[in-house]
Amino acid sequence: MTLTDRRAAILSFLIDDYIDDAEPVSSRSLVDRHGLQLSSATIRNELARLEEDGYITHPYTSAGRVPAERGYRHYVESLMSEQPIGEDEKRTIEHQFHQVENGLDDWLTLAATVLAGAVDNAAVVTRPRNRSCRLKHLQLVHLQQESALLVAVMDDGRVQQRILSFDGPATQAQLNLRSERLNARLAERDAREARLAAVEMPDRAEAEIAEAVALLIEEHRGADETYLQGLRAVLQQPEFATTDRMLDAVEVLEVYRLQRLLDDAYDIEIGSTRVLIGSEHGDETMQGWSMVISSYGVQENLGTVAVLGPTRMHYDRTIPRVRYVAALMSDIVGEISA
Amino acid sequence: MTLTDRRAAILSFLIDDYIDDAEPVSSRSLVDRHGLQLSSATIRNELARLEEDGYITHPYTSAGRVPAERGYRHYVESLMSEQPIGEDEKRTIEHQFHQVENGLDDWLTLAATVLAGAVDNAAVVTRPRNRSCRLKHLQLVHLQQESALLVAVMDDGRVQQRILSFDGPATQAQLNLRSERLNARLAERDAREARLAAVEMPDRAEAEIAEAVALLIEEHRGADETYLQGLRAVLQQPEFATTDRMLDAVEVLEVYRLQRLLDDAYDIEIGSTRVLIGSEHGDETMQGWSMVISSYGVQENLGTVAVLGPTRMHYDRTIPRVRYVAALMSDIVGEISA
DNA sequence: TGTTAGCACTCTCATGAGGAGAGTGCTAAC
DNA sequence: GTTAGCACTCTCCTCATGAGAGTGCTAACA
Repeated sequence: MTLTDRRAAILSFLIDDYIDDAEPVSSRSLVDRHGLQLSSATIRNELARLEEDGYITHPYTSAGRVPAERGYRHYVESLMSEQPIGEDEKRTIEHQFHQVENGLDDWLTLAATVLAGAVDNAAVVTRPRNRSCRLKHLQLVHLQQESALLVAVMDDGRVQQRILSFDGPATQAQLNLRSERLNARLAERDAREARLAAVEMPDRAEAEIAEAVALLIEEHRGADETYLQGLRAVLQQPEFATTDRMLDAVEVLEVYRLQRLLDDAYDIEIGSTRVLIGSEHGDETMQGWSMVISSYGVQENLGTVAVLGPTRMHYDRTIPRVRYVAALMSDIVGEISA
Repeated sequence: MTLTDRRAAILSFLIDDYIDDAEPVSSRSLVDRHGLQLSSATIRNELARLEEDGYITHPYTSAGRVPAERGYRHYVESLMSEQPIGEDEKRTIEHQFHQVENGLDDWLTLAATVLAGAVDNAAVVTRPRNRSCRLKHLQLVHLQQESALLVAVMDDGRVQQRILSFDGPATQAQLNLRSERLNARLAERDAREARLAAVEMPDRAEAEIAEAVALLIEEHRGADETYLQGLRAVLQQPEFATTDRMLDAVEVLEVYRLQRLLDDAYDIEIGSTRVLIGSEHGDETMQGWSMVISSYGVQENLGTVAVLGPTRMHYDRTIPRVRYVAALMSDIVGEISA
């Protein structure tokens, strides 16, 4: 069942208006605001058809029309035209990125902040993660008499650490020697290989450390550290105008902060975005929420950029901005990782 | 102007009741709920005196009484008795702490989560920080042809990192040599000393790295990484029952997440707590908020544990719990740092 | 002098009625 | 296929009303 051109145009106008104002759209206002050469009665007939086909609904018998999920889906795929990012906006964002030099942590926070500000919704960025993570380098650092800090740098530039304790005392010089020996055997290994190497080590203390390294690599692979920004921005959206809805929103976002976004994003091609609308998440609690998601990174080293907000979202502005921030993050990761 | 015993008792009852129910307390309910051998009229006289002296107010001419800041202050200092933590509760908390072995990051998050859950308000924990921070160890790790990762372990066990780029290529072996030379000159130095050492270095490339290290040490000293939990818990408090107030609350907490709590806490003795009530913060935006704050750590290596919530807060439960979590964190830091 | 009963007064809050306004669906005419 | 006209529906704002809760005050009492 394809839409006639006229119906498609009406649907498009309706969604545009609704996204702007968050208020049910009437047949009359469509005619007035878009200078249609038709009467409101004709529009009403068309709206009735659109409703029959599931593109729109109305909240009660005689209010204006509101887009349904199917309407948004069609809008995103066929109707809207992306709103490109202005040169000014690009410059501002890039300027902010150049301000920060403190490392990946700050870049991730910044990316989320910038994105949230640009689209007036919440933004989540996850730290890039290597699906087959490898140790780059390890170093033991003296702490107390009988304990040391094991610092492991991974091939995605991230550092993991853990405290170790020994039976006897150890100086930093001894630890350096030990670090060198371990590096020779463990560098460039992934978790499984590190564990195998551990088994073959003659020195029992070193085998234990190797074991710990393997564990760190594994943990690193599993952890999806996420950076959430723009809480206030979403909460100010009119859909959360009651305290109940606001609390629900806070809950959704707190859960999302912990959840593995990559599950939704792992097969997205770099440079493209995916839009999940309402029940398309397959998750009851996400009813009424949409997500625009993209991945970034190089080779196997991938992270996620996403915007979360009500289904009534400026998809035309959000999609290119998510893509743009993802591209910026790809550049950064490119510089960091080998 | 000291309170008579009877007035003090009435004030104490009133605050207890108000903290429990969040509703203005009437003279009648005081008599009924605490079996007073006085008529409500007598209580009314006493309440009028307490109001004159600034301990309580009422929201409108004839509603019940509500504690004023001065009332809470007196309550915290002289009236309340701390509610000790039950053995069960202690066991649960310690159990949760034993579950986590992934390092300081997770402990900090856990501490904030546990505390927020125990007191039904927001909790903030800051990462321990050394006021006179020193480099423990540095390591250069090969990334790409002409860039490397500088990893600096500080004497509080925290790791800072930065990407460096060189004019020419460098192998990991070369970087190791360079790391050793730099360690010899920079380990155990603070920011100022590192900067001095940098000036004296003959090799220009190494001097630049030393300069970067000095900067990292400085940044590390300045950055107060905070872990905030319990947003939903605070927002459910009746004082935030309208969307405006909820948004304000979100703003307050987002600011606090970034702010330097240590400024309020740096002179708190380990093992004791400080309570800031409403305008005692000296900050306009914190009106209506209280904070129970404590510091933890060993020697110079200090962090902060705090609970944030409305001035109507279970101080008697909150204070010992803040102290307890701070003590747990002190133990952990004691194990980590030298 | 402290305590108490009684009562007028004040302020909030829940309830419901009424009316304006917005928008639809349907019918009949073009 | 399009349109004017109109009855009908539903929301939302406002206002009045009344119940209820609690105080402050006064006068009487121990």
